[in-house]
Amino acid sequence: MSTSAVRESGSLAELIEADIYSGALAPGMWLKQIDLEQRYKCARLALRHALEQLHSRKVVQHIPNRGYYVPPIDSEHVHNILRARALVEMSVVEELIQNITDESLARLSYLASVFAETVKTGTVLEQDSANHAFHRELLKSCRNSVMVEIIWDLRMRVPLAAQRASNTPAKLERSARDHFEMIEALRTKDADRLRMITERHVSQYHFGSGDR
Amino acid sequence: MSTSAVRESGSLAELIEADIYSGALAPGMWLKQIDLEQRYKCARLALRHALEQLHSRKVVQHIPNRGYYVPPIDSEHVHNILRARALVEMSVVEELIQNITDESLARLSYLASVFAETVKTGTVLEQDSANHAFHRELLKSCRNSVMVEIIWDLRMRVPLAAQRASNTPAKLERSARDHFEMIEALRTKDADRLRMITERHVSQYHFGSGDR
DNA sequence: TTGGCTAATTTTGGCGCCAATTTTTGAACA
DNA sequence: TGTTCAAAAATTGGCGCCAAAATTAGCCAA
Repeated sequence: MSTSAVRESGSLAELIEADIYSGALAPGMWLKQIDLEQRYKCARLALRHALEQLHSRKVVQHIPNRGYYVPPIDSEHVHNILRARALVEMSVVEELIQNITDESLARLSYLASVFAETVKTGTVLEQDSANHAFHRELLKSCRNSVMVEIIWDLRMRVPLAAQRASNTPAKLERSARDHFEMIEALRTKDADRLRMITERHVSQYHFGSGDR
Repeated sequence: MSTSAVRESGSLAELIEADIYSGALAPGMWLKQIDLEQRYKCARLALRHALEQLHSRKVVQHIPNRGYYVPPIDSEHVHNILRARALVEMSVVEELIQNITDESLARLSYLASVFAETVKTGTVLEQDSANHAFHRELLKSCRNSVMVEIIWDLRMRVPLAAQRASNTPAKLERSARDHFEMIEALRTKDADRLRMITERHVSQYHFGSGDR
């Protein structure tokens, strides 16, 4: 179950970030350099560079002379991130509706059904991957690359485990249906409806009270 | 006119970032390590760490074996950043109106008049500093720290020189008046009006065609 | 057995050295 | 005089070594 050795595609920092997102490196875990060195089969220096990068982007936290660690889940912070995502994604709705093409709508329909299928049969990681594919296609219609960056950054800042903490099969199916509704709203160029679905779609992950 | 020596407050990376923002390190300029070492009176290694951090946050760009450099102004990118800022700042308008207190409104009035005064008599840096003070106070009423981070990040991603490229005294005075109008909209809890002013306030910096 | 103190081990992180690469300089040739 | 190629200088960036700090282990005393 080890993460792959160093593929040349994807820097070390990205590999670590992906493992934090997926939960392979769990929240709160200390990232001992000697362990990561073996896990990723990399040199000590490259590792330290990667950790510094991730630290500057707040993907990992750092205490001098103690080391780096995966940020513990702070449910208030997660709530803020999800709320920010909802607001930002709603902000680009108008542009999506303006720029969407028929070809893109066709691809979205396909990707939505792939996701719906994965919800039934796939693993959590496969579900997430299919979900990303749908939203990546969707965001292709947003010409403002800065907004797209912000949205993906916000997406990656909530580890999968935290997103799925309160996920029931029913919620997942609702997610799948949301995708089809989004496509319908895009087709009819109904901005208000798309905004509403978007808000609901993101906010469904909110959970109630905070442990920690 | 040299930047101060190493103050302990503010990491090296922040010092460099501030100099890039202010234009002391101009767009397109190569950041030779030997020069920065002297400028900031720092060790080589600390400098390299700072540059790596800034690179990972895209504050500087990097070509292996060639070095780091300040990103050239890309007016399309600047346009995207400003548009993103407008959208994101408009997204928090509702929350600002909900949370603003009378004390904060009083402080805003003071800071707005300070800015208005600075527009007449101060340097560009003083104007920018007064402007920041106003917006910092304004954003204190936004409880979502993630949104606040995004807004400040977007602010700092456009160097002052690029912002002020097309700035006339008339535009600056308009900015000063905008601040008072924003206070008025906050007082009357007029979200639509505040959104409108915000969009205008940010978009005024857009310039026409792109050199380079 | 338990609490606290000291020694040993582990881990992080900085510094100097050197190799790889690029840029500049200089000279030979058309 | 302009161009091309080669040698020299300068610059970046990686690696190993070692010191500072922290954690763990061990020991003594209550």
